Amino acid sequence: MENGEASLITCLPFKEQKPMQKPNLAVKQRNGRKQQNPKTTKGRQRIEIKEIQEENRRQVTFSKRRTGLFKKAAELSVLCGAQIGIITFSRCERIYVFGNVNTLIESYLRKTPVMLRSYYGGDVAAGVDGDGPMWWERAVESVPEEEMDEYMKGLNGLRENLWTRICEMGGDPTVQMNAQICPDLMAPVNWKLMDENLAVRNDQGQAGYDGY
Amino acid sequence: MENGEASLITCLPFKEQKPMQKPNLAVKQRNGRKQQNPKTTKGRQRIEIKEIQEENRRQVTFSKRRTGLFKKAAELSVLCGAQIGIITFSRCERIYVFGNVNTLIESYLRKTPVMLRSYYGGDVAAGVDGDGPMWWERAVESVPEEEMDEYMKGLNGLRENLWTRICEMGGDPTVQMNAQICPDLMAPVNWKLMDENLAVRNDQGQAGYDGY
DNA sequence: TGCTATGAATAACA
DNA sequence: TGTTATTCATAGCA
Repeated sequence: MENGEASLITCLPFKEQKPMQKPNLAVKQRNGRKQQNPKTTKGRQRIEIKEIQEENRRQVTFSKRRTGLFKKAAELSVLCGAQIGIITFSRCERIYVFGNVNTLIESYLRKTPVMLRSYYGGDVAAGVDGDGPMWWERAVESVPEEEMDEYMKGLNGLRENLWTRICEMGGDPTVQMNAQICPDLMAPVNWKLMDENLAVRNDQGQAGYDGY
Repeated sequence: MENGEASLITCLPFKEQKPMQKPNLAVKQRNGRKQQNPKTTKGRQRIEIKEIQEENRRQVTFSKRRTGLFKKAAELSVLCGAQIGIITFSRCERIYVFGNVNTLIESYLRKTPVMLRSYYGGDVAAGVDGDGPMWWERAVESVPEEEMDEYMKGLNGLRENLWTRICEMGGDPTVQMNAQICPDLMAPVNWKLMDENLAVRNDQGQAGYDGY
């Protein structure tokens, strides 16, 4: 697509979009309505980085900052030609995903057969090596009886490889990166909430996303 | 841990850490070395959001912005009690992961057996429902012959469920969120690069992360 | 990598 | 949600 640039400009809330950060009118006191207290708000205030207790304020912050985070990710992706995926579980509500998470994960899975070929190198793999379905996408019923054992082992290893691979690849750099920047700055994992979250979503099916 | 707050302050480059944004000395011309041109730099300049061509500048930007992105993610995580995971493939170099990606993915996998229990509800699952290994973590060899078929079907569905689930859950909200904020603002997926990336990492094993 | 000046993100309000 | 006044992030240099 050659006109990518043009459409990009028309769609984004970026630079060219808004002519300029709106000039600060408050200081100029355009109308003489009220002489004292020229400041209409306190403006952005410094906040402490700890869990926000007020439900409402937390939701607003989550919404705004999540938007900001995704925007940053998008910019980074474009500026540096990087692939970025973000998964976000809001506290008890929704799951927000940004970018190529599915793609990235699928990437691991697409790569996996190479790893597993030693376990399951039957004629199935031989027949397909292009964009066709991977051997593990094959219906169970179509696997010949004599290959069953190997097939199953491969499938078993597949699951295991998935996130093991992520650890290995991102591996050390990751943890260290994370640690360097913000050692304790991660909310503790709450399996219970996350699981309930999954369960709820599962019941609702696709569901619409109504604000927040 | 009750002293979390304290240790947090000592570890982080945040507010309390640095007393204040260093006061702007340039304007004051502390030393009379050079009267004209009080500005020592041009300061931050607005840039267009498109791929940076100069290799070096791109790498610097990637490093700085990735740091910023992770920091933002960490803050969001703490402020709002959210679980956040980020996967980043730099162009041809490393893979950077932030936060609970492994955790999040494992969450999907841990949830999956519930979905699959209809396929494979043998006595294996009955024996373990706590923190023990899930049925699909069981060694292939230990599965009784008569349960093999069900076991394998379950395992097959497991793989399929993994990213299908991610799509469904994050699903529509995701794509729309992404689209609303920055429709075209994602670098196109480059399978080739990513695959090579995986391959290289695989060869290197864990490897140290030397700068960038 | 560290610094400075400026562009952006966003806390508080409406 | 939209606006404003600040704090925060970071482009350009050294």
